[in-house]
Amino acid sequence: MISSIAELISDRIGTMPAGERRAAQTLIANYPLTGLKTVAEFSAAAGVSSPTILRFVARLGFQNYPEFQSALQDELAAQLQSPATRTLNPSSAAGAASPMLEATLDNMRETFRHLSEKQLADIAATLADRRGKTFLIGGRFTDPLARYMAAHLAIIQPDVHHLAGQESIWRDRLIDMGKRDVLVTFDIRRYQESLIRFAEKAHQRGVQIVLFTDQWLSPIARFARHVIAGRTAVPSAWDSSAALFVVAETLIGAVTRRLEADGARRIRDLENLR
Amino acid sequence: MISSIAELISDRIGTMPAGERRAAQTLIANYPLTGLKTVAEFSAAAGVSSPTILRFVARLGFQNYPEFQSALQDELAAQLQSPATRTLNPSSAAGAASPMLEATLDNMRETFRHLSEKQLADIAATLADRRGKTFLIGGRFTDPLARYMAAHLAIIQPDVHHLAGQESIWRDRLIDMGKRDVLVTFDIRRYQESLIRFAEKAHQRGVQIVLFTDQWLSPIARFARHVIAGRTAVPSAWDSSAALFVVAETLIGAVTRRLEADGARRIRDLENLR
DNA sequence: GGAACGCTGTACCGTATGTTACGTATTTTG
DNA sequence: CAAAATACGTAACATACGGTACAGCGTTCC
Repeated sequence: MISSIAELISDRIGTMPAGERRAAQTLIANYPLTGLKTVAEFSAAAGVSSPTILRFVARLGFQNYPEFQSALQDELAAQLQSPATRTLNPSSAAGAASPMLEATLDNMRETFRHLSEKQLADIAATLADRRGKTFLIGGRFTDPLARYMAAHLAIIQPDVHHLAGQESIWRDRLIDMGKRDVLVTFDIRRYQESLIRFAEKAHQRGVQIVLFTDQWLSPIARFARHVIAGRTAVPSAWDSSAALFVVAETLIGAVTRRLEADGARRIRDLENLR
Repeated sequence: MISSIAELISDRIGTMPAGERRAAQTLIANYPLTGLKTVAEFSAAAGVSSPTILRFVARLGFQNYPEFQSALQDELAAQLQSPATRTLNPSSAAGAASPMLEATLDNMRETFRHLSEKQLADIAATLADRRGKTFLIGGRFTDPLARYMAAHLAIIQPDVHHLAGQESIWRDRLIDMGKRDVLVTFDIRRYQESLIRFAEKAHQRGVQIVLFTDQWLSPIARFARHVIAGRTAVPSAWDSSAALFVVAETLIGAVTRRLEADGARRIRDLENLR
């Protein structure tokens, strides 16, 4: 049963030629607004010619473009009048995608429920106000999170380093670490021995440790100054790092805000370098 | 402070003559849909003549009817894209631990709303059933997402490669790419020239491209077989890749399920290697 | 390697749309 | 009550919008 035009499109998008598929994708991307504009504007947005747009709506079963627009407007009217029906569209609600999404959303709410404003502010302060250097490191699956955070922090602050590669390489960086430095560690099950060893050594040198881990807490929590425990359970063969990812983004935002005065100048300088 | 056209109307409706007031009332009655139709339809709905409609929009301060319609569309776009601002009820405002979190959750719901189960299944099939190789690449901030996905896929499939480092290094890998291969690309604003060039070259070699981008669509969408448009707007100095991250995790799960038969054996083999 | 097919864009056309001028009706004011 | 001003609709107009024919191009299949 196909009830909305969006469903109709995703149902037939597989059978469409390249040009019309581009049209379909741009329409879906910000649905349904592009479809309410003129053919010329639609075609420009999609990067195709006008006739391709018309062929596209014809393939969807509409006699002409105005009829297609009317259908979109009717759909929009129904949505606007009863916001209740505006929830998930039925196709994705029934599918395997939705349990995954729901679980992920739950994970995030739970994660933030156990994370106070003050905690976040403290961690942001630790990352923003430090006089030394910031190091970031992650495990097998969480290393990308460390990279993501490093990519942002390195722009607004000097001395931000992501530790990559083999264990022996990090170990040598220990020599640069001291009391004024911060080590951000990502470690979820199954916790990696090498990371634990490294965190312990850093701790012994007085490095402040910020730990991103799962709800069962990596052993690194023993040495950590701040611990962020994210929910990771989802109906999948793998654990989800999405909640930790969102916490990371939130922290990036908080640190940025904190450094706005200095950071703004820094960012201007960076722009000038390009 | 007047922010929406509806406010503007109710502000000036007192000073309007009878006919224009009827126009205003019918527009407010089912706002903003009547305003998106043609002048003739609008006038018929209001029971007045076309010029009255035009005088009405002129009184609101618009130069012409299209300008008025554009304003309505922009307003609608803003509403549809951030459901949070639409339901500005105090209850959710109180429960909102962090605006950042709320925006992120909205982004995810919105992203999945535009993503049908079939689309996801198609992309999972593309990634799982390919006879060739899989390459993943990302931009400045999204490269970690490519890494994250690669880290998982490489476990359940052979020939999964993350493209890292300098542009010249990827370029040389093009020689290994052909029709049976898949290139997963992450590219959000500001879109990277180097990535676009690379995707185009890969496309010319017949490589199937799966694109993760934002709602404004990277130019790479022109060459992509599949496009995933995630919402990225959050109250922060940075865009959020969290929605794309969740889609990536969902796809990883779907591909894994699809390869369960083969993959299970493969994972057993891997376990034995340790 | 050649031929048939299908897809896409350019150029053009008819028309519906927004717009304006003008005459009539209606209200307002002295 | 008269006269003027304002409001409204009819009708004509110009623009730009949707629609179509056609040719070039790439792709696929013998």
